[in-house]
Amino acid sequence: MANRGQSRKTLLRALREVFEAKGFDGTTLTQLAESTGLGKASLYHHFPGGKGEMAAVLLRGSVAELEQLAFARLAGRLPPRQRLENFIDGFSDYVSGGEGNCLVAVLSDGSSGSEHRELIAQQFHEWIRRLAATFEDAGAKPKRAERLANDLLAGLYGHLLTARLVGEPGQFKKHLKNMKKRLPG
Amino acid sequence: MANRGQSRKTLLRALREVFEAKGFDGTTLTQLAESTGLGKASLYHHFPGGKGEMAAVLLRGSVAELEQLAFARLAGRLPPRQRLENFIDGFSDYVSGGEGNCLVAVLSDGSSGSEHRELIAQQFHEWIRRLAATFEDAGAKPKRAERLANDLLAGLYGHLLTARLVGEPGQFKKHLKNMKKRLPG
DNA sequence: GTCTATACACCGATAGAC
DNA sequence: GTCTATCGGTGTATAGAC
Repeated sequence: MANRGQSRKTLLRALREVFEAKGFDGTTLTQLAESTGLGKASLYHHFPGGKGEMAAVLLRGSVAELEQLAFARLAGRLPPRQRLENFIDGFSDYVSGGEGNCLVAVLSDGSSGSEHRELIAQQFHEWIRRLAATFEDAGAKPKRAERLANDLLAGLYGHLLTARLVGEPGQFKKHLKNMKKRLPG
Repeated sequence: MANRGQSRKTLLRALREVFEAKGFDGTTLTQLAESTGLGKASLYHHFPGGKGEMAAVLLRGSVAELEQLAFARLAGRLPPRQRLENFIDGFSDYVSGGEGNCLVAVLSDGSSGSEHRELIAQQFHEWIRRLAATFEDAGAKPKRAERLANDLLAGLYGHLLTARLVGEPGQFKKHLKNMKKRLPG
Protein backbone atom coordinates (compact mmCIF):
# COMPACT_ATOMS: atom_id res chain seq x y z
CA MET A 1 0.00 0.00 0.00
CA ALA A 2 2.84 2.43 0.68
CA ASN A 3 6.52 3.07 1.22
CA ARG A 4 8.13 1.28 -1.68
CA GLY A 5 11.50 -0.07 -0.57
CA GLN A 6 13.04 2.79 1.32
CA SER A 7 15.23 3.20 4.35
CA ARG A 8 15.03 0.90 7.34
CA LYS A 9 13.57 3.73 9.35
CA THR A 10 10.67 4.03 6.95
CA LEU A 11 10.27 0.28 6.98
CA LEU A 12 10.08 0.20 10.76
CA ARG A 13 7.55 2.99 10.83
CA ALA A 14 5.22 1.11 8.50
CA LEU A 15 5.53 -2.06 10.57
CA ARG A 16 4.92 -0.18 13.77
CA GLU A 17 1.70 1.35 12.53
CA VAL A 18 0.24 -2.09 11.99
CA PHE A 19 1.33 -3.57 15.32
CA GLU A 20 0.15 -0.47 17.15
CA ALA A 21 -3.29 -0.62 15.58
CA LYS A 22 -3.90 -4.37 15.60
CA GLY A 23 -1.79 -5.72 18.44
CA PHE A 24 0.62 -8.61 18.11
CA ASP A 25 -1.91 -11.40 17.63
CA GLY A 26 -4.12 -9.30 15.39
CA THR A 27 -1.26 -8.47 13.04
CA THR A 28 -0.65 -10.77 10.07
CA LEU A 29 2.30 -10.98 7.74
CA THR A 30 -0.01 -10.13 4.85
CA GLN A 31 -0.91 -6.83 6.55
CA LEU A 32 2.74 -6.11 7.28
CA ALA A 33 3.62 -6.82 3.66
CA GLU A 34 0.89 -4.49 2.41
CA SER A 35 1.86 -1.74 4.81
CA THR A 36 5.51 -1.85 3.80
CA GLY A 37 5.03 -2.55 0.12
CA LEU A 38 7.28 -5.60 0.40
CA GLY A 39 6.53 -9.24 -0.14
CA LYS A 40 6.31 -11.53 2.86
CA ALA A 41 9.56 -13.25 1.91
CA SER A 42 11.34 -9.89 1.77
CA LEU A 43 10.31 -9.18 5.34
CA TYR A 44 12.18 -12.34 6.35
CA HIS A 45 15.30 -10.96 4.71
CA HIS A 46 15.20 -7.95 7.04
CA PHE A 47 13.94 -9.92 10.06
CA PRO A 48 14.99 -13.58 9.91
CA GLY A 49 13.14 -14.18 13.16
CA GLY A 50 9.87 -13.23 11.52
CA LYS A 51 6.99 -11.56 13.28
CA GLY A 52 8.49 -12.06 16.71
CA GLU A 53 11.73 -10.36 15.78
CA MET A 54 9.89 -7.45 14.18
CA ALA A 55 7.92 -6.93 17.37
CA ALA A 56 11.08 -7.17 19.49
CA VAL A 57 12.93 -4.62 17.36
CA LEU A 58 9.94 -2.29 17.35
CA LEU A 59 9.56 -2.63 21.10
CA ARG A 60 13.14 -1.55 21.70
CA GLY A 61 12.67 1.32 19.28
CA SER A 62 9.54 2.46 21.07
CA VAL A 63 11.21 2.31 24.46
CA ALA A 64 14.01 4.47 23.07
CA GLU A 65 11.56 6.91 21.54
CA LEU A 66 9.51 7.22 24.72
CA GLU A 67 12.74 7.81 26.63
CA GLN A 68 13.88 10.48 24.21
CA LEU A 69 10.60 12.30 23.68
CA ALA A 70 9.30 12.20 27.23
CA PHE A 71 11.40 10.87 30.10
CA ALA A 72 14.65 12.52 29.00
CA ARG A 73 12.94 15.86 29.55
CA LEU A 74 12.70 15.17 33.27
CA ALA A 75 16.41 15.97 33.47
CA GLY A 76 18.01 19.38 33.19
CA ARG A 77 18.05 22.62 35.07
CA LEU A 78 14.56 23.87 34.35
CA PRO A 79 12.11 24.26 37.23
CA PRO A 80 10.64 20.84 38.14
CA ARG A 81 7.16 21.94 37.24
CA GLN A 82 8.22 22.84 33.72
CA ARG A 83 10.17 19.61 33.35
CA LEU A 84 7.00 17.71 34.23
CA GLU A 85 4.99 19.72 31.73
CA ASN A 86 7.58 19.01 29.05
CA PHE A 87 7.43 15.35 29.96
CA ILE A 88 3.66 15.31 29.51
CA ASP A 89 3.95 17.09 26.16
CA GLY A 90 6.58 14.59 25.09
CA PHE A 91 4.32 11.70 26.03
CA SER A 92 1.54 13.30 24.04
CA ASP A 93 3.82 13.53 21.01
CA TYR A 94 4.84 9.91 21.51
CA VAL A 95 1.23 8.76 21.21
CA SER A 96 0.40 11.27 18.46
CA GLY A 97 -1.79 13.38 20.70
CA GLY A 98 -4.02 10.43 21.54
CA GLU A 99 -4.58 9.33 17.95
CA GLY A 100 -1.90 6.65 18.26
CA ASN A 101 -0.99 4.27 21.03
CA CYS A 102 1.99 3.15 23.10
CA LEU A 103 3.54 0.11 21.47
CA VAL A 104 5.22 -0.84 24.74
CA ALA A 105 1.83 -1.23 26.36
CA VAL A 106 0.32 -2.87 23.29
CA LEU A 107 3.01 -5.54 23.06
CA SER A 108 2.92 -6.25 26.78
CA ASP A 109 -0.10 -8.49 26.41
CA GLY A 110 -0.95 -11.15 23.91
CA SER A 111 1.14 -14.05 22.72
CA SER A 112 4.17 -11.79 22.43
CA GLY A 113 4.16 -10.28 25.89
CA SER A 114 5.67 -13.01 28.00
CA GLU A 115 9.08 -12.67 26.36
CA HIS A 116 9.30 -8.95 26.99
CA ARG A 117 7.43 -8.62 30.26
CA GLU A 118 10.54 -8.51 32.43
CA LEU A 119 12.27 -5.92 30.27
CA ILE A 120 9.14 -3.77 30.30
CA ALA A 121 8.69 -4.06 34.05
CA GLN A 122 12.30 -3.03 34.71
CA GLN A 123 12.00 -0.08 32.36
CA PHE A 124 8.81 1.19 33.94
CA HIS A 125 10.27 0.87 37.40
CA GLU A 126 13.16 3.09 36.37
CA TRP A 127 10.87 5.59 34.71
CA ILE A 128 8.63 5.81 37.77
CA ARG A 129 11.71 6.32 39.93
CA ARG A 130 12.81 9.26 37.80
CA LEU A 131 9.31 10.73 37.80
CA ALA A 132 9.21 10.48 41.58
CA ALA A 133 12.63 12.15 41.83
CA THR A 134 11.29 15.08 39.82
CA PHE A 135 8.31 15.42 42.13
CA GLU A 136 10.76 15.47 45.03
CA ASP A 137 12.62 18.28 43.28
CA ALA A 138 9.28 20.05 43.23
CA GLY A 139 9.09 19.76 47.01
CA ALA A 140 7.17 16.57 47.60
CA LYS A 141 8.27 14.17 50.29
CA PRO A 142 9.43 10.72 49.10
CA LYS A 143 6.22 8.80 49.73
CA ARG A 144 4.04 11.50 48.23
CA ALA A 145 6.40 11.86 45.28
CA GLU A 146 6.13 8.17 44.57
CA ARG A 147 2.36 8.35 44.66
CA LEU A 148 2.30 11.38 42.37
CA ALA A 149 4.59 9.60 39.94
CA ASN A 150 2.36 6.54 39.80
CA ASP A 151 -0.76 8.68 39.49
CA LEU A 152 0.71 10.73 36.68
CA LEU A 153 1.74 7.70 34.66
CA ALA A 154 -1.60 5.98 35.30
CA GLY A 155 -3.39 9.18 34.30
CA LEU A 156 -1.53 9.33 31.00
CA TYR A 157 -2.22 5.72 30.09
CA GLY A 158 -5.72 5.84 31.51
CA HIS A 159 -6.80 8.90 29.56
CA LEU A 160 -5.20 7.43 26.46
CA LEU A 161 -7.41 4.38 26.87
CA THR A 162 -10.64 6.02 28.00
CA ALA A 163 -10.50 8.66 25.28
CA ARG A 164 -10.42 5.78 22.79
CA LEU A 165 -13.17 3.89 24.62
CA VAL A 166 -15.57 6.82 24.39
CA GLY A 167 -14.68 7.20 20.72
CA GLU A 168 -13.07 10.60 21.09
CA PRO A 169 -9.30 10.16 21.01
CA GLY A 170 -8.91 13.90 20.53
CA GLN A 171 -10.12 14.44 24.09
CA PHE A 172 -6.81 13.04 25.29
CA LYS A 173 -5.08 16.37 24.74
CA LYS A 174 -7.74 18.25 26.68
CA HIS A 175 -7.30 15.96 29.67
CA LEU A 176 -3.52 16.38 29.51
CA LYS A 177 -4.01 20.14 29.68
CA ASN A 178 -5.94 19.71 32.90
CA MET A 179 -3.32 17.36 34.29
CA LYS A 180 -0.62 19.94 33.64
CA LYS A 181 -2.60 22.64 35.40
CA ARG A 182 -2.75 20.60 38.56
CA LEU A 183 0.95 19.78 38.79
CA PRO A 184 2.80 20.82 41.95
CA GLY A 185 5.86 23.06 41.92
CA MET B 1 -8.88 -28.70 31.94
CA ALA B 2 -11.81 -27.69 34.11
CA ASN B 3 -15.51 -27.26 34.62
CA ARG B 4 -16.97 -30.42 33.16
CA GLY B 5 -20.35 -29.66 31.62
CA GLN B 6 -22.07 -27.49 34.17
CA SER B 7 -24.39 -24.54 34.13
CA ARG B 8 -24.26 -21.86 31.49
CA LYS B 9 -22.95 -19.44 34.09
CA THR B 10 -19.98 -21.69 34.75
CA LEU B 11 -19.47 -22.08 31.03
CA LEU B 12 -19.44 -18.32 30.50
CA ARG B 13 -16.99 -17.81 33.32
CA ALA B 14 -14.53 -20.26 31.80
CA LEU B 15 -14.82 -18.58 28.40
CA ARG B 16 -14.40 -15.16 29.91
CA GLU B 17 -11.17 -16.08 31.64
CA VAL B 18 -9.58 -16.95 28.33
CA PHE B 19 -10.76 -13.86 26.44
CA GLU B 20 -9.74 -11.64 29.34
CA ALA B 21 -6.23 -13.05 29.46
CA LYS B 22 -5.53 -13.47 25.75
CA GLY B 23 -7.71 -10.89 24.01
CA PHE B 24 -10.01 -11.67 21.12
CA ASP B 25 -7.37 -12.35 18.48
CA GLY B 26 -5.15 -14.24 20.89
CA THR B 27 -7.93 -16.59 21.93
CA THR B 28 -8.38 -19.84 19.98
CA LEU B 29 -11.24 -22.29 19.97
CA THR B 30 -8.83 -24.95 21.20
CA GLN B 31 -8.10 -22.85 24.29
CA LEU B 32 -11.80 -22.20 24.84
CA ALA B 33 -12.50 -25.89 24.54
CA GLU B 34 -9.79 -26.76 27.04
CA SER B 35 -10.93 -24.09 29.47
CA THR B 36 -14.54 -25.25 29.39
CA GLY B 37 -13.88 -28.96 29.17
CA LEU B 38 -16.06 -29.15 26.05
CA GLY B 39 -15.15 -30.07 22.49
CA LYS B 40 -15.02 -27.36 19.86
CA ALA B 41 -18.19 -28.64 18.22
CA SER B 42 -20.01 -28.48 21.53
CA LEU B 43 -19.19 -24.82 21.85
CA TYR B 44 -21.00 -24.27 18.55
CA HIS B 45 -24.09 -25.87 20.03
CA HIS B 46 -24.17 -23.20 22.74
CA PHE B 47 -22.98 -20.39 20.47
CA PRO B 48 -23.93 -21.01 16.82
CA GLY B 49 -22.20 -17.75 15.89
CA GLY B 50 -18.89 -19.15 17.07
CA LYS B 51 -16.12 -17.09 18.59
CA GLY B 52 -17.71 -13.78 17.67
CA GLU B 53 -20.97 -14.64 19.39
CA MET B 54 -19.14 -15.83 22.50
CA ALA B 55 -17.34 -12.50 22.69
CA ALA B 56 -20.55 -10.56 22.12
CA VAL B 57 -22.40 -12.45 24.86
CA LEU B 58 -19.48 -12.06 27.26
CA LEU B 59 -19.23 -8.36 26.49
CA ARG B 60 -22.86 -7.79 27.39
CA GLY B 61 -22.39 -9.82 30.53
CA SER B 62 -19.37 -7.78 31.54
CA VAL B 63 -21.15 -4.51 30.93
CA ALA B 64 -23.98 -5.74 33.14
CA GLU B 65 -21.56 -6.88 35.82
CA LEU B 66 -19.65 -3.61 35.82
CA GLU B 67 -22.96 -1.77 36.07
CA GLN B 68 -24.11 -3.89 38.97
CA LEU B 69 -20.88 -4.07 40.95
CA ALA B 70 -19.71 -0.50 40.46
CA PHE B 71 -21.85 2.09 38.73
CA ALA B 72 -25.12 1.08 40.39
CA ARG B 73 -23.54 2.09 43.68
CA LEU B 74 -23.40 5.70 42.57
CA ALA B 75 -27.16 5.86 43.22
CA GLY B 76 -28.87 5.90 46.59
CA ARG B 77 -29.09 8.16 49.57
CA LEU B 78 -25.63 7.73 51.02
CA PRO B 79 -23.30 10.73 51.14
CA PRO B 80 -21.74 11.29 47.67
CA ARG B 81 -18.27 10.64 48.98
CA GLN B 82 -19.24 7.23 50.28
CA ARG B 83 -21.06 6.39 47.04
CA LEU B 84 -17.86 7.16 45.16
CA GLU B 85 -15.84 5.00 47.52
CA ASN B 86 -18.30 2.16 47.05
CA PHE B 87 -18.05 2.62 43.31
CA ILE B 88 -14.27 2.31 43.44
CA ASP B 89 -14.50 -0.78 45.60
CA GLY B 90 -17.00 -2.25 43.17
CA PHE B 91 -14.67 -1.58 40.26
CA SER B 92 -11.88 -3.27 42.17
CA ASP B 93 -14.06 -6.32 42.69
CA TYR B 94 -14.98 -6.31 39.01
CA VAL B 95 -11.31 -6.60 38.02
CA SER B 96 -10.48 -8.99 40.86
CA GLY B 97 -8.44 -6.44 42.76
CA GLY B 98 -6.13 -5.87 39.81
CA GLU B 99 -5.42 -9.54 39.16
CA GLY B 100 -8.00 -9.66 36.37
CA ASN B 101 -8.92 -7.23 33.66
CA CYS B 102 -11.92 -5.41 32.20
CA LEU B 103 -13.31 -7.43 29.33
CA VAL B 104 -15.08 -4.37 27.95
CA ALA B 105 -11.73 -2.66 27.47
CA VAL B 106 -10.06 -5.83 26.25
CA LEU B 107 -12.64 -6.49 23.54
CA SER B 108 -12.66 -2.87 22.40
CA ASP B 109 -9.56 -3.40 20.31
CA GLY B 110 -8.54 -6.18 18.01
CA SER B 111 -10.50 -7.78 15.19
CA SER B 112 -13.58 -7.91 17.39
CA GLY B 113 -13.73 -4.31 18.49
CA SER B 114 -15.21 -2.57 15.47
CA GLU B 115 -18.56 -4.30 15.90
CA HIS B 116 -18.94 -3.24 19.51
CA ARG B 117 -17.18 0.12 19.50
CA GLU B 118 -20.34 2.18 19.24
CA LEU B 119 -22.09 0.27 22.04
CA ILE B 120 -19.07 0.66 24.27
CA ALA B 121 -18.73 4.37 23.54
CA GLN B 122 -22.38 5.01 24.36
CA GLN B 123 -22.12 3.03 27.58
CA PHE B 124 -19.04 4.87 28.77
CA HIS B 125 -20.60 8.22 27.99
CA GLU B 126 -23.54 7.33 30.20
CA TRP B 127 -21.28 6.06 32.95
CA ILE B 128 -19.15 9.21 32.89
CA ARG B 129 -22.31 11.30 33.03
CA ARG B 130 -23.45 9.48 36.16
CA LEU B 131 -20.02 9.79 37.74
CA ALA B 132 -20.04 13.52 37.03
CA ALA B 133 -23.51 13.84 38.56
CA THR B 134 -22.22 12.25 41.74
CA PHE B 135 -19.33 14.69 41.90
CA GLU B 136 -21.87 17.48 41.51
CA ASP B 137 -23.78 16.01 44.45
CA ALA B 138 -20.51 16.29 46.33
CA GLY B 139 -20.44 20.01 45.61
CA ALA B 140 -18.41 20.31 42.42
CA LYS B 141 -19.52 22.66 39.66
CA PRO B 142 -20.51 21.00 36.36
CA LYS B 143 -17.26 21.51 34.49
CA ARG B 144 -15.14 20.44 37.41
CA ALA B 145 -17.40 17.46 38.05
CA GLU B 146 -16.98 16.32 34.46
CA ARG B 147 -13.22 16.58 34.78
CA LEU B 148 -13.19 14.67 38.05
CA ALA B 149 -15.34 11.96 36.50
CA ASN B 150 -12.97 11.54 33.57
CA ASP B 151 -9.94 11.61 35.83
CA LEU B 152 -11.40 9.00 38.15
CA LEU B 153 -12.23 6.61 35.35
CA ALA B 154 -8.87 7.17 33.68
CA GLY B 155 -7.16 6.61 37.02
CA LEU B 156 -8.90 3.29 37.51
CA TYR B 157 -8.04 1.98 34.06
CA GLY B 158 -4.61 3.54 34.13
CA HIS B 159 -3.59 2.01 37.43
CA LEU B 160 -5.01 -1.30 36.28
CA LEU B 161 -2.70 -1.18 33.27
CA THR B 162 0.42 0.26 34.89
CA ALA B 163 0.26 -2.13 37.82
CA ARG B 164 0.39 -4.94 35.27
CA LEU B 165 3.14 -3.24 33.25
CA VAL B 166 5.43 -3.04 36.27
CA GLY B 167 4.66 -6.66 37.05
CA GLU B 168 2.91 -5.96 40.34
CA PRO B 169 -0.83 -6.24 39.78
CA GLY B 170 -1.35 -6.28 43.52
CA GLN B 171 -0.27 -2.65 43.69
CA PHE B 172 -3.57 -1.74 42.05
CA LYS B 173 -5.40 -1.96 45.36
CA LYS B 174 -2.87 0.30 47.06
CA HIS B 175 -3.34 2.97 44.43
CA LEU B 176 -7.11 2.72 44.76
CA LYS B 177 -6.79 3.34 48.47
CA ASN B 178 -4.94 6.57 47.72
CA MET B 179 -7.53 7.58 45.15
CA LYS B 180 -10.31 7.11 47.68
CA LYS B 181 -8.48 9.28 50.22
CA ARG B 182 -8.37 12.19 47.82
CA LEU B 183 -12.04 12.15 46.85
CA PRO B 184 -14.04 15.34 47.45
CA GLY B 185 -17.15 15.46 49.60
C1' DG C 1 16.98 -7.63 -1.88
C1' DT C 2 12.99 -8.76 -4.00
C1' DC C 3 10.01 -11.83 -5.99
C1' DT C 4 6.69 -16.31 -6.92
C1' DA C 5 5.54 -20.51 -5.34
C1' DT C 6 4.83 -23.46 -1.84
C1' DA C 7 5.18 -26.17 2.60
C1' DC C 8 2.84 -27.25 6.66
C1' DA C 9 0.46 -26.18 10.94
C1' DC C 10 -3.42 -24.35 12.92
C1' DC C 11 -7.40 -21.50 12.58
C1' DG C 12 -12.62 -21.20 12.76
C1' DA C 13 -16.32 -23.83 11.47
C1' DT C 14 -19.30 -27.97 9.94
C1' DA C 15 -21.07 -32.90 9.25
C1' DG C 16 -22.94 -36.45 11.23
C1' DA C 17 -22.79 -40.46 14.59
C1' DC C 18 -24.09 -41.36 19.23
C1' DG D 1 -25.50 -32.10 24.04
C1' DT D 2 -21.39 -34.16 23.23
C1' DC D 3 -18.27 -36.33 20.50
C1' DT D 4 -14.75 -37.59 16.36
C1' DA D 5 -13.47 -36.46 12.01
C1' DT D 6 -12.79 -33.32 8.67
C1' DC D 7 -13.35 -29.23 5.66
C1' DG D 8 -11.62 -24.91 3.45
C1' DG D 9 -8.99 -21.00 4.53
C1' DT D 10 -5.31 -18.53 6.36
C1' DG D 11 -1.35 -18.16 9.36
C1' DT D 12 3.83 -18.21 9.62
C1' DA D 13 7.69 -19.47 7.42
C1' DT D 14 10.87 -21.36 3.60
C1' DA D 15 12.91 -22.58 -1.14
C1' DG D 16 14.92 -20.95 -4.84
C1' DA D 17 14.86 -18.03 -9.18
C1' DC D 18 16.07 -13.45 -10.55
